[in-house]
Amino acid sequence: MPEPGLIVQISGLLPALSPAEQRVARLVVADPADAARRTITDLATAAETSEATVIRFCRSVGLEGYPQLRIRLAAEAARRVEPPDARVVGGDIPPGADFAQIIATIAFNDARAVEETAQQLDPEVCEAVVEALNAATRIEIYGAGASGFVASDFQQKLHRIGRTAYYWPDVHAALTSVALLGKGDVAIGISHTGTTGDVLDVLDVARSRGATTVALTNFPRSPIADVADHVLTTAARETTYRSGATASRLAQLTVVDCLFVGVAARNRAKARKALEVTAEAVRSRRVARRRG
Amino acid sequence: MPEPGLIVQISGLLPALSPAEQRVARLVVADPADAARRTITDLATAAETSEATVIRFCRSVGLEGYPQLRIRLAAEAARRVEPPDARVVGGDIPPGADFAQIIATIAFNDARAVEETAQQLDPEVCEAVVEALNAATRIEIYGAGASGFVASDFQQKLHRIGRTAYYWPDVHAALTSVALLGKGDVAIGISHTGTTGDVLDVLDVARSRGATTVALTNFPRSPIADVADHVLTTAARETTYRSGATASRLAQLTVVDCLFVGVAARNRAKARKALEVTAEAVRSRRVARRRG
DNA sequence: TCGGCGCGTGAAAGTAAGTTTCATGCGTGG
DNA sequence: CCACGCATGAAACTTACTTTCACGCGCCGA
Repeated sequence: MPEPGLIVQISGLLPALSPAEQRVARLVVADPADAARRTITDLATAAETSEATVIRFCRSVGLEGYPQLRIRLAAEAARRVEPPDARVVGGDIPPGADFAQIIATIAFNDARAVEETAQQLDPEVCEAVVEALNAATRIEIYGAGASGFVASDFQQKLHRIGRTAYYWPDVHAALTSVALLGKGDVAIGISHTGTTGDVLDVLDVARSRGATTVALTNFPRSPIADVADHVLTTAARETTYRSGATASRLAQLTVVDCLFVGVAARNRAKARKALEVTAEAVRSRRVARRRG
Repeated sequence: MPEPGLIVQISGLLPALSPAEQRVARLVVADPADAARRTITDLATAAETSEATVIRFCRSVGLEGYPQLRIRLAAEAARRVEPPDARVVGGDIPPGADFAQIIATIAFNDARAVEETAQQLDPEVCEAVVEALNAATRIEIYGAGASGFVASDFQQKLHRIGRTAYYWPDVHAALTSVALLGKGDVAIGISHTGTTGDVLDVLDVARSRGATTVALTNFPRSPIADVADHVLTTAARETTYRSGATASRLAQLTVVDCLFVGVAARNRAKARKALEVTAEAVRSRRVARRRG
């Protein structure tokens, strides 16, 4: 591990160096990134000295040779770069923002939603849910609006590894299907706010049939908690409608991903096989190379 | 300004590289810091290829030569703060992993996909796309399989702020609809691999009608680039099917989010109003309090 | 004042690293 | 089955880096 502070070290022993080496050292300290870009001849010329002296300088600071100096300088210079800059955490995009700012702000918030969701996700609850999913003969997933995408995604994932899972975009269909669940089956309801009536209804029915009910929401104390045996929570802070709730979507998908991997891990070989088979199935739809 | 994400860029270009170059690329991506320390001969040997190929690889990723690669890699490696504990970056979940580990690994990779995507996203391309979206009288979005969710999400977002946008899950429907596009309209194709035949066909038709075509893919040098006026790239490293491609989904959604915010920002007041109206529309579907 | 001594220095020789060129062989499409 | 083109490594070549060596300058003692 390169002990940090090569630049610091150099400026420390600057006075101990010979005049010609000092000229080199000063250039290096003044702009490490620039020095890293130069060739030895180039740097020697800039310091009004010979290549030999540059090498001597490298040895003086304890390095093998010039290439080593270059990469150390590049590394050091990179480390120095201040972390991006003040992003309005969870805040709105300022009106005059340029696109780079927009991207940075969104990415920051999105990534944070994912990370914070993972942090607060309860492994034990996850495990219990995975257990239930594994034991279930049938799985129903329901979500309305934006959460419907996530429900659908989850359904597809489970299906791909050979689990019987359903997602009905239509509440009526969902209610009908859920009414056929029994003990040992699982119903999952997804609702960011935890107050989506339709989702509650679906879980309600599922529960009354003896199925295990699972809620995925951002608000653990919301009504959905009352109809769920297990509550999984996301941690998206979105307050405004600014970003069309993408952060919460990402958080939900992350949770779904965790559950999916958990289920797949229970039967590694079979899941892997299933994934390969399904991947193979769409291969013919791919074109081989760039077209003329 | 060292444009960020060389590693990210390399993994994006991976499939476009020749086999021998891919071997080099994989070594570089696997351990950038180590690669930076090696001499070109050394690296070539490790990749079981010749120095010439290493040079070709450097050129392929847009660098002058090998020394430049070394420096960039050193810089990149330094900037990268190693994840707290040993998480197999982009790797598989170890068989005996407990749920806390699974969650940590997934969240780490998911969050990284979002961040790295943002880093390498070209603001100018985004801007151009937003411009086109704003000017369009009609927008068509198409994606197959998992990318279909993202297409659908985008369609819904645009629709919510009053833009005329379509998403047809069926290729035939999509082709038909796209055939009716004209100059000034926009077609967006989403394909993680960039090789999905159906998506290419859709963009092809759109282009032939004079519409502006946009591609969203993880691999900028894939066939989809040939039929797109603007190429937006994600930066997900997923190699295995482990997580059912969630990371790439998140990356795509992030890009979509950026575009959406960009479009909305052009007409702030109107967009805000539209969002409020649509939010209000589903309010009646929400339950007020926890139910006894 | 002069002669040696040693250190800093750059020129030049020498070596290693990086780059270009080219011939081969393999796979693809006609 | 042939022709073409592309990927590839061997070898020639160039550039960068390293070592060697001799010069010169300043210091010291005679």
